[in-house]
Amino acid sequence: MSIKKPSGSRDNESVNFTDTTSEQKTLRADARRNRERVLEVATKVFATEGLAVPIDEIAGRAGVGIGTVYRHFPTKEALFEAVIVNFKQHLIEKAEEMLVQDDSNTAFYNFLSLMLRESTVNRAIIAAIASSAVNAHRPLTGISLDFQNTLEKLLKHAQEAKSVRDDIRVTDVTAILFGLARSMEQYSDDPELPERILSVLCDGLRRR
Amino acid sequence: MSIKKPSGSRDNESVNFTDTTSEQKTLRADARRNRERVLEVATKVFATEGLAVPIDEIAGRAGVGIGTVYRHFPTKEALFEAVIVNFKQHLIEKAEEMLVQDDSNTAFYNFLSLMLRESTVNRAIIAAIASSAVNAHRPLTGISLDFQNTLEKLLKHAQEAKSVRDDIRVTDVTAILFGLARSMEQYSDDPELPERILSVLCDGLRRR
DNA sequence: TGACAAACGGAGTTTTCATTCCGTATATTA
DNA sequence: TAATATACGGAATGAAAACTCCGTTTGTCA
Repeated sequence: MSIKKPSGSRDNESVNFTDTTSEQKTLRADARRNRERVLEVATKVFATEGLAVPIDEIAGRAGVGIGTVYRHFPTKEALFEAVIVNFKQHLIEKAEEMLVQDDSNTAFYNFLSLMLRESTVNRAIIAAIASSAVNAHRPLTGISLDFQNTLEKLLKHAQEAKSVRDDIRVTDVTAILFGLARSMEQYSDDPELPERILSVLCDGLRRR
Repeated sequence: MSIKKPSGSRDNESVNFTDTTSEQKTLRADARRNRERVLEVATKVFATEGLAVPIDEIAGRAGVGIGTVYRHFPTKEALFEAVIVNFKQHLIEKAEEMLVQDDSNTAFYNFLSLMLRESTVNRAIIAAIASSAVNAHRPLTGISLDFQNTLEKLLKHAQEAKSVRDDIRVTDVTAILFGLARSMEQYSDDPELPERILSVLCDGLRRR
């Protein structure tokens, strides 16, 4: 995975987003249609094949020219960012739902379970979590911050309900999720494996 | 990370080794010296900067020409493989030591701890574990198999000593290790994080 | 120490992509 | 429906890296 940069700087497979929430002026009808279609295709392709897919192919599958992709998303990274922002939005909504519907004891664990299950079929989720990595040097903003806040809310509730040991921080959760999600994708042969790993994780997080 | 392949096949960032245990005929003195030096430099470079480092640079740092690197290691992947084989050898030795010195209750956990600690400073270890991924389609051979067997021995002992729940399989351990190692590397800012994660993991693995 | 096989170095080749550019096509709107 | 700003397509560009080739150098051994 990892986007190939044409100039300099060896790539360290981390992605830094600016979380630009740009206001969109009125697009011509065909333009809007194409933009949407590209985003849709990119979402599917990144999810199933990872980041290494060339832009040419995304353009092809979306039935548009390369130029069109680039007009809407100035770089490959920008396209990817757009996909991730969408996805995080989705996760945040799910989490909020769980916060309301489930009790504090289970909301957190249900969310972990959701994330890990999704990660077996969606490679983009991993990048999504990764981009929420707290970098110490570059504080989170925009949707990444929202995502972290939501996760924090879930965690706090669970800790108040005494169902998660309280030395755990959001960063720990993010780190663990990121790592495990990443490995699920490797070992997708054994269908029970995610279950077992999830149960190990949950047991470990519970207070002793 | 992931090696850029010149021809076809989109890269999926998984590495498949053949674990060739080649018998070495007598090399000329300078050749042996160079080979060793390249391997040494590659080990250090891969560990600290990951796989994305160009061969040119490894050659440069080793004080040899590119051609020399390629004469000893026909592809970049072969060079990487050689590094990993060395490293696995090292891990196996450590594990065997622990099997003898420590009691069954702690040997396994000590080994996990070792792996995770190493992974914070050695990015190659992650690839090492990854290459031990059971692929169902391609059974393990050579050193990867040895490594898995050793891990299995540690796990069995721990399970017999009732200190690890017994539905856990080696594959689970590999998956978890791989994942967590991967995440350590991302979040290397918080020095306590590895400790907490390790403790979550250990608690989770213990029988309920 | 001279012959020569074994190694060496590194310029050049090849491949893969991201990204740019510009001539052509088409929504929009008056 | 004509004028025109917007978009479109995709060939061309450029850069990064892996890998090859061959003229030059050097260890080895008689």
